[in-house]
Amino acid sequence: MPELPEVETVCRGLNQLTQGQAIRGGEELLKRTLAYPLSVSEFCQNLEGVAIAHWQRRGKYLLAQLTNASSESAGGLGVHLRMTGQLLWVQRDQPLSKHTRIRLLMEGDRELRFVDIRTFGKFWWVPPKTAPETIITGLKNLGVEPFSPDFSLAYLEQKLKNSGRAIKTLLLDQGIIAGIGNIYADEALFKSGIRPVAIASHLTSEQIERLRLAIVEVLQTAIDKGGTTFSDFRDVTGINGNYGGVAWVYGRKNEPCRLCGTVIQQLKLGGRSTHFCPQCQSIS
DNA sequence: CCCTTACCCTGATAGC
DNA sequence: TGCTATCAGGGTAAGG
Repeated sequence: MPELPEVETVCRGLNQLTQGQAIRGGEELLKRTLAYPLSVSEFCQNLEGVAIAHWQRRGKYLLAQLTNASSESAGGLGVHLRMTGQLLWVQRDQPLSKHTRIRLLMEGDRELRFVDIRTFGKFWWVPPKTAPETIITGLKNLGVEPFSPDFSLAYLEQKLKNSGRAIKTLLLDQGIIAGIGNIYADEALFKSGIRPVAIASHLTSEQIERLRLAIVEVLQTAIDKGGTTFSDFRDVTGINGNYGGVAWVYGRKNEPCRLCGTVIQQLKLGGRSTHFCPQCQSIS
């Protein structure tokens, strides 16, 4: 499941491969993939004479800046990969996989394909001079970026101090920190020695700081390695990441803890599978 | 307001 | 072997 590090990996790949590339046309193979506009013909019409200028990531969203022939802003694109989405930079003649949802035909013999097995992913076109969050409404509710100075101890303390929620649930709340998903929430809690069920307001300042640093470290390590292998994740050239070897707890139910050998436990929290070491994660 | 739960979906795997 | 049930989970909407 693509989380911040995987989306960042895709974003960097797109910036290497698609910058300045003109879009020649589009096609939607599964109707509900296009969240805006709902009309495919309108979507394609708006992409005429337009090129991709730059990609950026916000939380788990990918945003492309589009420009026209005069290098003026020509709106944008938004993509959310959700569970199984992939953006792939392929040759036009590469056979279509069964789960191809949207095709962007590019100049030359290339194509940007949005492939998504479970069909939860979404694609948006943002009109010129329009704030992306008016079209991609999820952007309005995003909290701070983990790598920005805004993700400070003071910020996190303030968010936790009045909350009776389990800390894991809070880490998954995109309105507090943008980009953390189920895998890295579990990993960051392991690294900071905190139980997923610990009540947010019970944590001390020192514990919160450890958690904050663990979040940044876990995400940065994954980005450095190009994403995770716990999922169907592929970068834009179809390559699998290699974070998998260093998963401490995620997906390791009933396996021995890599640090102390204690059996890793799994439980359900906020509808999400949650893994932890009862020995190493003693803070509750 | 704050928080929890159901839902969307397909493929892999477990269980009988 | 072949069938069915269960699980995976991000974001959104609805419910308590």
